[in-house]
Amino acid sequence: MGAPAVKPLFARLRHYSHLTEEDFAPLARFEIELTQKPKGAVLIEVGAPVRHVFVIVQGWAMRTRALDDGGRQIVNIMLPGDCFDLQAMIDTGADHGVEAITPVSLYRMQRDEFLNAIRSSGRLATAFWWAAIQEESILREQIVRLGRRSGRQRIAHLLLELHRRLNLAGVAQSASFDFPLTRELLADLLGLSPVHVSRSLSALKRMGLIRVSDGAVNLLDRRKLADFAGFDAGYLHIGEAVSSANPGQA
Amino acid sequence: MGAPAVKPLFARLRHYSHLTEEDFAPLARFEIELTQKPKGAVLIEVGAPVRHVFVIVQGWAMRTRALDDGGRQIVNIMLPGDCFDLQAMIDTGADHGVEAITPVSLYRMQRDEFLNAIRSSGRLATAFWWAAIQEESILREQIVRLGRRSGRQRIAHLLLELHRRLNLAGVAQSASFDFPLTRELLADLLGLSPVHVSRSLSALKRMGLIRVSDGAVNLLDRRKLADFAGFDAGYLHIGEAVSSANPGQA
DNA sequence: CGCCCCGTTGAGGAGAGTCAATGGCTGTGG
DNA sequence: CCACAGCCATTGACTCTCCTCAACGGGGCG
Repeated sequence: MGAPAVKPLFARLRHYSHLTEEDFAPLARFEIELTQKPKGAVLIEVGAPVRHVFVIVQGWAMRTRALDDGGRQIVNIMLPGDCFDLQAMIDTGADHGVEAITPVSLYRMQRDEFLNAIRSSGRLATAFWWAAIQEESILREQIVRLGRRSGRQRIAHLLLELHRRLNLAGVAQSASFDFPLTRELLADLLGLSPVHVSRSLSALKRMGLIRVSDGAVNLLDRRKLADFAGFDAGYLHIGEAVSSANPGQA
Repeated sequence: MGAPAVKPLFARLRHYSHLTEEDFAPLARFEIELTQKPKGAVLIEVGAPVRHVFVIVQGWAMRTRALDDGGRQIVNIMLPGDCFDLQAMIDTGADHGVEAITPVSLYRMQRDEFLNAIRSSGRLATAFWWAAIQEESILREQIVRLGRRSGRQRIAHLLLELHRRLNLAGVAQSASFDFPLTRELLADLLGLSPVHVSRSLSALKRMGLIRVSDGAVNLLDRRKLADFAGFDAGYLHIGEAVSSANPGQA
């Protein structure tokens, strides 16, 4: 396709609607800007109107909401292939911020150009619609995670989700993957304290379910882990084909 | 307008895009079915494909997810004027169920007819897009509520949100409103136990912030309540005009 | 070398869960 | 008309998860 670095997005969307590379052509025609942002950069400012659509090509980002009391909640994690904000394309200010967790490279398109691309191709529109559905579904699952699971379960469940999503984007092939989240980020994401995250992680290690070393996580027994966390990948709306170690044609 | 009972939806949408009654005409032309469902009825079955779009006219409903261990998480509450599932209009099975909390009356349209209506009117499309954005925003706020607030704060915050949303739909005019949620439902919604909900509610009463009596809630001091809960209505994406006691032209 | 960031570990305390008993309300049947 | 069952809310007592404060240790970097 026109822009080879769109790969993660392509990998993701094709899981749903079996797009060919040509289906991406309408996107390639536009002035798509590839940007690099350092770790910690603010990608979307709270309250600012959203005039662009972004697609993450590489790196991790997060949607955050700051609280009065100094606390913070990370609403969700955005990985390569994720788009934002498909929903916020209306002239209402963003009610949350988006920040880079690692150095990030992303595509930026004008909102109107993106809409034109969508309108020009039903298949493309369907694929992005699916992406939006999946995103919302991930939000719902985050709600379940926070509302009805213990600290250790939350962590296990999150790890399984991230692993699957990285798979989908073609980033993580095996059971182990790069993991840039600090204890503090995990805490703000999972509604826990950093200390408790540390303890819960240790517990999972002691249970023989995971291994953590130097910025990488290894899911030793995904079956047991899913059992323990109550993880069912159904909410990601992906076909059964992708369920195990080898995603796509990897 | 053609169908007077669409009022709550109309009241909501007009807050965003200032629709006139004529803008609703495309909807009136279709075969819109008005259904009544009793309390407890299942409106959307888990795993079933979603072929219709629903709009709640009267009553409360909830999106739920059942857990392996017998637990349950209520993902969100749906009030008069709310639509579902705008997102699930793709042939993927629903990953959650929708149930009536009170007796509910709702409109049901064929998915395709709805899409036609949307396509025929940019203003209508924009309005529904706004509804979808608001819904997702409410989900995000639920995440913050569960992740970073105490039991009492969660309850206070929820009450304020529901009050605002009922206002938007033109259902609750004053500071007091009908409240059909049992302690158990509140618990499953807020990630608490029914017992703790009961205690937390008592605490809020003792603090002089609310009054609860016989299926109705009265927000005695919304200012203090919002302060206590960290409630900021920004995420509902409504104009400042609706902020205080008198919503719309009430 | 020393600082800072991050992670770990320990101790004590607060918030929330569980189990259980009680009481009011409603609907039903004798 | 009253008795009883069932549902819901409340309250008490006890337990446990998770939080806070704090000390310590390792690795990267000026």
